Amino acid sequence: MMARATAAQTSSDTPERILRAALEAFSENGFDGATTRDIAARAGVPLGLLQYHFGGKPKLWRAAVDRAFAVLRGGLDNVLGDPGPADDRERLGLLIRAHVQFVAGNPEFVRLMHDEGKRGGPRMRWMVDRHVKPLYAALVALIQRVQETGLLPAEVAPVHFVYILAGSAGVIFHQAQECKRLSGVDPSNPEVVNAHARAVEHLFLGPPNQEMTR
Amino acid sequence: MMARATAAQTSSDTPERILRAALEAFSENGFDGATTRDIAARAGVPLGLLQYHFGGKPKLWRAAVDRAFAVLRGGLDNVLGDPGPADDRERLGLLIRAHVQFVAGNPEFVRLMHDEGKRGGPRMRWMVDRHVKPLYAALVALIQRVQETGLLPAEVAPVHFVYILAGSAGVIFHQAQECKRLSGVDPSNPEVVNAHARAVEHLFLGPPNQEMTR
DNA sequence: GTCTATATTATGATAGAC
DNA sequence: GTCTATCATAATATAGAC
Repeated sequence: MMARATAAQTSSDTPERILRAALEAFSENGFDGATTRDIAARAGVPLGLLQYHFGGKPKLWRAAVDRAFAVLRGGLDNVLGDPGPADDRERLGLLIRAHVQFVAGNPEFVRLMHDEGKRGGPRMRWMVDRHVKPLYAALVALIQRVQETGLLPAEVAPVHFVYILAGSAGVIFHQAQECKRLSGVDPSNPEVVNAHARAVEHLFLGPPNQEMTR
Repeated sequence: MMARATAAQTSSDTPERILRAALEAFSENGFDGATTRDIAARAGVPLGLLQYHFGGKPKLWRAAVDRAFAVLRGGLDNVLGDPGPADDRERLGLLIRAHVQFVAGNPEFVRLMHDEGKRGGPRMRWMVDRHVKPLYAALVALIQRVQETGLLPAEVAPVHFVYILAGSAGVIFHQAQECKRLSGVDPSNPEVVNAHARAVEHLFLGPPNQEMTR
């Protein structure tokens, strides 16, 4: 029973392999740019199987997005859900570091969101209503608690912090290819990831291992 | 001699109208997602004229990008080129505010960069080498000067600040549609733009109208 | 469930009249 | 320079054998 390069044959994980391939292709090329042929080729299955298992390109896209957000929740629940450190400063620092690590390890997730979030279409609305709103609510709640302690300025609406955090943490990894050619720095390098996490944390919370003085 | 909705007719600004339509379409849908038919329709010209004036989709894309960066340089030269305020803190604050205002007013520019910057293809390389590298060099020089004054931590490589600034300033406008549905806040509202500029400036430089104490 | 062959549509590019 | 008609290709989706 040898491994075959072309087909899943009798195997059972075909839908899973299609989903992974779809997530790759959609994040690299966007919904329109990605082709079902390419997805089938990446998964090593014939084109017809995408239709059989998922029933069309849009449904395949939704299934891939469901999968991506399941991974995100798995990586973030510890931080947003658990009691965590009592100190709010520590708690926000932990969230920032965890978020940078996640987007560094899953840049395709950021690309997926950016590709749809810029458009006003039904896919964006579906994604926001189904997946983003719950995360947003949890994040806003945490930010407001931190604002009450004075660590973040209370006069700034939470939505600004949300997008500042998302942007400052994610763009360097989202734009990894550009960054590498532009600066010579490879954002996928673990040391660069750590440096970026420290830089973002420094910006939000001031210098590490030191009391804020303002 | 009435204005016609469908054609440029004898007029002379046809290439210009095609370029504007192309910039719109490419930034909304990416290179692959945008169609030449859609661009022609937005410009109100027949399909054949794109071929006649620009000689194909890739060349039209390059012409549109050239145009977009010309606009950017027009908006940023004042800040990066002029002597400006002697105070480095003021100078960095001015740059941050100008950058936020620019990306707020030209979100299609950010979308264009994001669509290609995530890929490693020849279009990204062309754009980085031709347009981004000079801007990057000027920005790094300014950041290093500010680092020497102690306003920004010297141990963080400038490339991190570049992408933190780009991300924190741009993503909320890049993702305007998503933001609106997610939070109810419309990032195209001028008051929201100002609030965002203040928030980013606060993050980089501390509270306004007050000495930094760290 | 898997795979091949094909129908249908759309896209980029072109030819040629005006 | 402008516009219409059309070609060649590549895309999604489907039909049907195995």
